[in-house]
Amino acid sequence: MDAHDGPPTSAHPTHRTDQSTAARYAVVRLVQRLTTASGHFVDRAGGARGLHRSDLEALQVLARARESGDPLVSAGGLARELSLSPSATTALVDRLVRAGHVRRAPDEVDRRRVGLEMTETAGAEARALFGPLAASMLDAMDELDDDEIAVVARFLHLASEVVEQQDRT
Amino acid sequence: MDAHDGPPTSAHPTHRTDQSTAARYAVVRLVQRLTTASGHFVDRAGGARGLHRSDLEALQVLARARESGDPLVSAGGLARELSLSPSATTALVDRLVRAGHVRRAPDEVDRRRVGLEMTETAGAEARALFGPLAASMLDAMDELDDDEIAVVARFLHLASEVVEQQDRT
DNA sequence: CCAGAAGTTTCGATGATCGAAAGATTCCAC
DNA sequence: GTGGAATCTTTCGATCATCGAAACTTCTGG
Repeated sequence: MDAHDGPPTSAHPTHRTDQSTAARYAVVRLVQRLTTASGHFVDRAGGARGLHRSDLEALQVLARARESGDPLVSAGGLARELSLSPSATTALVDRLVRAGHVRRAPDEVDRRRVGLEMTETAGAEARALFGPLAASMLDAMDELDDDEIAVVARFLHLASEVVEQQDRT
Repeated sequence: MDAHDGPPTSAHPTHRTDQSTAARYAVVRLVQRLTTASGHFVDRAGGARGLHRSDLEALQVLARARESGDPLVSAGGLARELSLSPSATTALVDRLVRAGHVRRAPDEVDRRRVGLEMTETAGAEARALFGPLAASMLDAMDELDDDEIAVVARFLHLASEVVEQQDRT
């Protein structure tokens, strides 16, 4: 399970007391608690506005694309990012278009493709949904000083990479 | 989703530098990244074994119940914990029973109720699903010393409470 | 013993997703 | 060029998790 063979990949000493191992197990459980709570929140808050998990993730992808300069995402690209079938993606885009959150924009270069971009209402909707949560979380972070925030960021980055890597196997 | 649009503005009267505020926004984004990645992992790993999100959460509830001494959870109690309708819960329990992960145990005291308990196979299944992920995460935590782990635990606890609180409003 | 409350299941319907195949467009080999 | 393979999206039919409402069973208070 844990690697007690092989050299430590860390600059820190590897001899762990039972207590420090227990603390690490507790962190794993806390990650699980945070992620299930977040999942519930997304389902509930989104569901109340007629948006499902996949719809919100799609909007997130589109928002990220817009931030990074290129506001157009193809339907297929969205499908790949969401690990969704082509048909499910068409249905998803239909829903978002119907809700007024997404526009289909014909791709001039390759007319097989269909570009997608967020509308104004989508950003407002997302902010209405997640703004209060983000604000509360920022508020809660007043409890931590800058060095501690840096530690947390480092951990979250590490943990995300681990989960994403495990997801790919 | 991207509730992290704006830079500081003048929302908080705190004496926070732009940089330290930015670090906190980054943490919010990292939390989001971790939770969506975890959601995908659960869907994918579970789906490969015929278990859906709700099924796994149900098993988690039952496992927790068993750990805390009282292995029996009523169907209605499960419905409440999962925020699922009674009918959906019946269907869920049917699925888990069919898969051999759960037993229905008649409640002697109140015969309207139906107790539920995990079977042996369920625990093994859960370990097979989440064991490798947990192991990788523990491994990654070698990068952090005990004090840093404590900070992370404090943050995760805080963040979970914030999300759970927001979910209740 | 009876009326209503509480717990669970059944029934019918909705909707997100999938796989397969069709439709539309581009790319390539010759 | 031209025809055929490759790529992108949509349509179609089906599956399945979930819901709301109603039925069924059992408990409880008068």
